[in-house]
Amino acid sequence: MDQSEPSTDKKELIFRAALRLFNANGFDRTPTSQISREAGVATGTLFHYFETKEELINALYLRCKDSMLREVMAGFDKAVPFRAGLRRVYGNLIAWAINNSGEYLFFQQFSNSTLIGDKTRETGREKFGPLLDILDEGVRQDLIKTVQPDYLLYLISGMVMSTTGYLLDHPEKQRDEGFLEQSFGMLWDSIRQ
Amino acid sequence: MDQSEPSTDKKELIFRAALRLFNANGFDRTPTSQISREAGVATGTLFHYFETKEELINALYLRCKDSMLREVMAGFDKAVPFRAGLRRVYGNLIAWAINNSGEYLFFQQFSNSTLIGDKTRETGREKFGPLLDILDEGVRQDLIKTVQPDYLLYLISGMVMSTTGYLLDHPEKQRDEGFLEQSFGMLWDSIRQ
DNA sequence: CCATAAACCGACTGGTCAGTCAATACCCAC
DNA sequence: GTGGGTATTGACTGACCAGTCGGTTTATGG
Repeated sequence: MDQSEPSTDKKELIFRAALRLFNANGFDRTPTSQISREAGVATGTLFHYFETKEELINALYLRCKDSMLREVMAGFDKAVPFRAGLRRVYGNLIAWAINNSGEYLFFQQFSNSTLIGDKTRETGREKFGPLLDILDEGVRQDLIKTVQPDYLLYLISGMVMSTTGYLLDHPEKQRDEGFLEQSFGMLWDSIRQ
Repeated sequence: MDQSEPSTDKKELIFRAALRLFNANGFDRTPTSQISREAGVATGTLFHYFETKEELINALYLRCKDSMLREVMAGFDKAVPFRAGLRRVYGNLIAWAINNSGEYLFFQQFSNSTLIGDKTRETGREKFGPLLDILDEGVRQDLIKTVQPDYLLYLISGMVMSTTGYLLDHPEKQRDEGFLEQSFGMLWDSIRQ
């Protein structure tokens, strides 16, 4: 119950080990035996907390999703001008991905994996709900191009992922505010009216 | 040797079965036994042509890469104005992905897989060489923003992938020239000076 | 101090799969 | 036709791994 002492919480240890190993070797090349060894627990303990390996993966996904959601909309204010609001969300998203690169990479791997079920995929869409609302508002205010909002979402996701990928490959740019501003400028130019 | 009768070419049959099954179930959830059964050959035959499963995957990757390369630069002419040239390559890329969605999806899965080696990843980069040259030229002519060309490449790849993903999810848009033009317009707006 | 339940352990099992191999079919040159 | 190489077969093996289970420790409350 107490979140302030997670280092002895075995479930937490399992999550961390799994995240590290999944990113290093992929789901199928990471035996549960290795996860439990790395977490310092017995195999049985892992299966005490998670019924199957797949359930562990899905639980980890939800955990990552929550971690992201918590940050993405932070400090967003509807009253603020549209472009500035979008800029805020953009910065939040990229900051989260860089500060939680493990979670981010796992996210990517999971999304592209064939073991993701329709239900989980759908839930994944929901997380973009708030962002879709923002875009709708932009279209209504005639600030951005009249395009299907869900295509906009595809496009923006792609641009954010590209930028994140670039920043993870070029860490020296991560603290470069000018670069972030320029990259957002490019995103803005592509969608603005 | 004769490519006109590939239906009896077992290697070809194996490639096709593997592509289909990898896309449906992923690499690790596709046993070689299933590939060979689907291809109508014995397990031994598969291993006669490919030393290991991993070699099969890599060979398939190279095959897809070649298929793409063959089309992407088709009809490209340095003499043509910059924007038009880029538009051509853009259209080629998306057309290839749509007409070869199996290859395209495999490509994605392979790129995000942890089993891709550094050597193969490097070779993958090379394939964008010609595109990098085009972008360099655009920067030199002051037609597009002064950004690191390799960031441009990340960004454009992301936008192309987004658009392709959208088109695969919304087939009714695939023959919509207006949509293609608009999506290129957005790409162009994001990079133009 | 005891009782009870939950957490935890790790040897073990049943099944799966990449890759082998010995045997057979096919092909072509001489 | 005969010798030698290549293609093809599929039963088989050895390794590996998800998940089980019987038993032990720890935490809690009476």
